[in-house]
Amino acid sequence: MRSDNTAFHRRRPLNPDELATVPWLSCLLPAERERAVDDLRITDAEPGEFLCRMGRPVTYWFGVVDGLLKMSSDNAEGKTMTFTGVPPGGWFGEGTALKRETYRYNIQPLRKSLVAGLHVDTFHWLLDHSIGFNRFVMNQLNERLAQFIGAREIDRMNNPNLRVARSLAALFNPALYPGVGEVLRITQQELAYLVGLSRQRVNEALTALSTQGVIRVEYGGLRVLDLPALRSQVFN
DNA sequence: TCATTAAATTGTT
DNA sequence: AACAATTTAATGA
Repeated sequence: MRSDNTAFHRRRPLNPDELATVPWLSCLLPAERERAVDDLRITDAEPGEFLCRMGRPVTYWFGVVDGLLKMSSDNAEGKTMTFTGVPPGGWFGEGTALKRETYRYNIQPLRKSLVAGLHVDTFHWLLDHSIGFNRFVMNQLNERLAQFIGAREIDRMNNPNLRVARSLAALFNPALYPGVGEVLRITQQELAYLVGLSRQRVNEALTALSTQGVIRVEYGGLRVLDLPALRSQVFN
């Protein structure tokens, strides 16, 4: 079967280091794991390429090994709306894969990224055979639901500092993005794209947050010092 | 390995 | 949007 993913044509198997970044592999029994590892593929993805396109049939369940992706959709007027970023350790598209429908959003790299994919047929095989995998997917869906409810709140806020803080907190979610850890590799420009603000305004918000001791601004990345405080920012 | 240069990122206006 | 300052990455001796 031919893939509709432009970027995923150059795929290859994963090396041990890359396999170690796949969070759900540890939920599987040896036989299940063997089948999954056998099917997993990985590729480089460049900015501008599409990993998923709205309306295209689902071929893979994707996960970020390294880099940063954005999830967006185009509305009726042709305006692009960015939903969220996907940092390392994040796997997405399980809802669409479950129903074997077409993608309802676009996925593109914000910068050069390493993306792994599990074929949708293997995804369903794991759902049919692995309790551990089912538990992972269920937890994933639950966390994402909470995140999207949070995203609605963020959209209604007009305070830029709050928007930046809450969007950042979402990216530091350890359940959805276990590959992130203490330091999130993201430039202020990239964060500006995700949040929908200017880089200057994001810089101002980040400076305010670092003054409060909630984060530390580093070159090419951000270090979280107090995740609960980042989540529950109320003023400024 | 070190020094130099180019490129990327940040902070500020 | 533009600029200078800073940090990293790339290059070659």
